[in-house]
Amino acid sequence: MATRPPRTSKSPTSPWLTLESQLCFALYSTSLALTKQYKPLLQPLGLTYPQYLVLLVLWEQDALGVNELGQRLFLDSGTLTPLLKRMETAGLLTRTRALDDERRVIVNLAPAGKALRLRALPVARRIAQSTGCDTEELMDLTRRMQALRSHLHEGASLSAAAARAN
Amino acid sequence: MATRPPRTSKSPTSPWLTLESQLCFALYSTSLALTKQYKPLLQPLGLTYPQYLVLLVLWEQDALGVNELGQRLFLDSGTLTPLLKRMETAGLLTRTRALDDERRVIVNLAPAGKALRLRALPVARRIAQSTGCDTEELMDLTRRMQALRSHLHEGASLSAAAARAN
DNA sequence: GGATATTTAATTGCGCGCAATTCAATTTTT
DNA sequence: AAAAATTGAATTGCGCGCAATTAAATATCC
Repeated sequence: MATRPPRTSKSPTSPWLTLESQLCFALYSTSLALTKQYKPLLQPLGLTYPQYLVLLVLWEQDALGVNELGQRLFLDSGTLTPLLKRMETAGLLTRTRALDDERRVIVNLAPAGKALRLRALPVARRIAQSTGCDTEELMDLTRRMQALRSHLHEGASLSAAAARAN
Repeated sequence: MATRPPRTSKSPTSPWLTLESQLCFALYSTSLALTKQYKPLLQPLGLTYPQYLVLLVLWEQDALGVNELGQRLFLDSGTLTPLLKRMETAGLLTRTRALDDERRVIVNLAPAGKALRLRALPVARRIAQSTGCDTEELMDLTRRMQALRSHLHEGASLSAAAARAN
């Protein structure tokens, strides 16, 4: 059998195992940088970025269950429950058990939560400006990120289904 | 050229304040989804994703200070110090004060940390496969994320310099 | 050379993310 | 209808991220 050419380069740093060449790190660090841009804009509203996301969902559709909220945000109850409790304490929303199914907790916007929408409206635009991208670039990147996310979730649910069939 | 929708929509949900239309959420949720893909691959190595990132840096260049590590990863000592302590406890690296400047802490790979590199080599490739993107798409997305990140950091350092001149 | 300023890492406190478990309510099975 | 399985939220525990503060070492200024 012939000697195989070494797949792993003999240089101490294989080019495919560098930090900067990896999409995941680029995504990770850029996502953190972008979230950091929100902080000074959301701080006056008393919001964190994930709390702002919850409001974005509720402004689109109120009276959602924790699970429906989680499906839209790709977060689970372990993250959402304490977060929603903080927002309830802040008077932004209410959490009430559903009458017909007492397992479900329905999240409703409180008046303060509805009122925040007006003050939050400029935030998205200002963030878009701070990216320095034009609208087309923003929409293109967004679409491609969504496609990548869908593909990853697909694969995850497939392997979960495979693990279920044992 | 299509007519543009009115800039100030009176509809209850302005199209530009929806969750799914925002780049930041697409980035945020996709980054979390991608990091989650690493977990089953890194778990056998006893690593979390940020710890894997630290090793990626050290495999490229050993004996870095905490600040240099932080500059490459865009993380600060508040995140890195406890993380590095855990990795030191796990025997992956050592933390020693620099002789010439006792403020600096030098991080060196321990033998176990160097040895992990071989087992970690396949991880990046398997992640790249799970994205379902071809190499060209991966490189393109990576470059554009890096460009966006640079732009955001630029703006941040500018406003920091402005705040400094008061 | 001594006071002041700067740099560097560590610490503290808080809010996520998420795996794993628990518990109650509901649905399905038998 | 009783038992078993499933569902939905809450809880626990741990590891980040990061702002703010602290403390020590070094550099700078006079």
